[in-house]
Amino acid sequence: MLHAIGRAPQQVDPAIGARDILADFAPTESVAPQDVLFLEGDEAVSLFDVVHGVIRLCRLLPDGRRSITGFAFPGSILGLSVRGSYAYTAEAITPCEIRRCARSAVTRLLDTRSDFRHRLLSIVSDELCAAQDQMVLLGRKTAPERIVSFLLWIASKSQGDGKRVDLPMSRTDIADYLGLTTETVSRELTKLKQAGLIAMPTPHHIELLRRDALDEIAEYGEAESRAFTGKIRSARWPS
Amino acid sequence: MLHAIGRAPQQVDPAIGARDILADFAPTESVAPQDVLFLEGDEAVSLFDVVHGVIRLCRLLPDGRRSITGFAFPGSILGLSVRGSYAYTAEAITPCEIRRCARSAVTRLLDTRSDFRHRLLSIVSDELCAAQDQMVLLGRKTAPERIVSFLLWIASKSQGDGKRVDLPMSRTDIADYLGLTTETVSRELTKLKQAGLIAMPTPHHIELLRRDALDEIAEYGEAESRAFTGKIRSARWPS
DNA sequence: CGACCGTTTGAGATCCTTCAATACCAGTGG
DNA sequence: CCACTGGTATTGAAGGATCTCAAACGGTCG
Repeated sequence: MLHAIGRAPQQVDPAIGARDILADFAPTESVAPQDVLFLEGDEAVSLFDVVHGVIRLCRLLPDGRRSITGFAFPGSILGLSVRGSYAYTAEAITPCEIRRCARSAVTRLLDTRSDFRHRLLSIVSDELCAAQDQMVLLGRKTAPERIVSFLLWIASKSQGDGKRVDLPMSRTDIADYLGLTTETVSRELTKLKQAGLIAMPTPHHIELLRRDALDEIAEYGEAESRAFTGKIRSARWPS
Repeated sequence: MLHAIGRAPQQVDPAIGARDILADFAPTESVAPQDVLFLEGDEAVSLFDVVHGVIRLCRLLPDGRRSITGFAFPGSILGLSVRGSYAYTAEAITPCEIRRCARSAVTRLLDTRSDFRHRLLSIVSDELCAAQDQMVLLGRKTAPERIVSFLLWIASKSQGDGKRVDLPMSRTDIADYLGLTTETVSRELTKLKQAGLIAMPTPHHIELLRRDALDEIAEYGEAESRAFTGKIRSARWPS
């Protein structure tokens, strides 16, 4: 399943060091693209920490429809499950470096290292927040808004000037992440290109040409109005 | 077992004693329907524990589109945020009993009580799993599937024989939770009624008449095929 | 070159939304 | 008792955003 790659270790982003919470407790392992770290439903024996690369987290419906519930970038934790089994499948998209830690060791770390405890809780709390962002995107955003939100999100994950973005994942992955089809993803990207908001030297390299316009489309600055969210409704509780 | 949509009924009132993790540390408070516990963006000063009732968690887009990212039932934890501010607004739907615990006290509990630590982590881990269920629903399920999944999920949260369900929330709430419009919610419910799968004595009381057929529609037993999720793709990492 | 795979483009169909009207229920006042 | 009101839910008709099906394009590799 995982084959160690004999080549020289990828350099780890220095900026990520602070979040590599297993750095002191487990060695890194190399994972090749398309390799499966674990399958949904497998017994959750280990916790994983992404040091380098991008990993996709998928779920399947019985009839084959796929949903990508997240892309894991360096700093992400994978495989947390208090119940016995993994909630999703994790597959590498790019060559990755990960750390693996047995569940029992994690429990021990939680009990003995308060710094570890707080970092784990912090990461999980951030992931919950990201999950809610994604629910808003899937539930209420239009196709162009989803695409632009996605591009800006990837850009924010990349080092660099924030103008050049590379998309390691396929159009199918993007579609399954955004709740769209590959055709729609492709069409919306070409529309953005034709509108002059992005450039696309290759399908996997995007340049953000007009950040202002893109921010606008993505409804950046989400929920700035923090007013009462509901219409005023009858105070009675429906019997 | 896999975490499918209607999964793991965490039982209500009497049984949730085990999950009422602040029971020993904070008194209960009453909250009236439509009351706001906290607003998205507010400084996250407290953690809340739902003892009784149902609470909705909402997010807003700048133009007013609303997304309900979850309904909190007894046993849920609200307001966890390691960053400074709440990620969503929490509003009571029914009369509720909650416990409130200051952030500093939570930190202290985390450091001193390993039972508290494990229960909190367990709850958060379940919430992450539920969030992924919801992403699959929003990203890949059709309107009828969403409605039925929702009904079965609510049923699993209710005590009783699992046949009678009551929906404390409005059609608008359901729509904002399922990424649909109220009209579509209403239409799909009447279709189910006309097909004889449910009865609807009042808009807020549903009876599940043919559980087998409903399970089928909701694609219960999600992802039983745990095979490799992706098509086989080129092993090369796109340059 | 020719096959393969991923991406893009096109045309038509469909599911869901939008807009609008009607129904329903509880409370209130004539 | 009944009309009236406000809020929610339901129903209808029409439109549109996205999907489906299908073909063309463009790289890579044998």
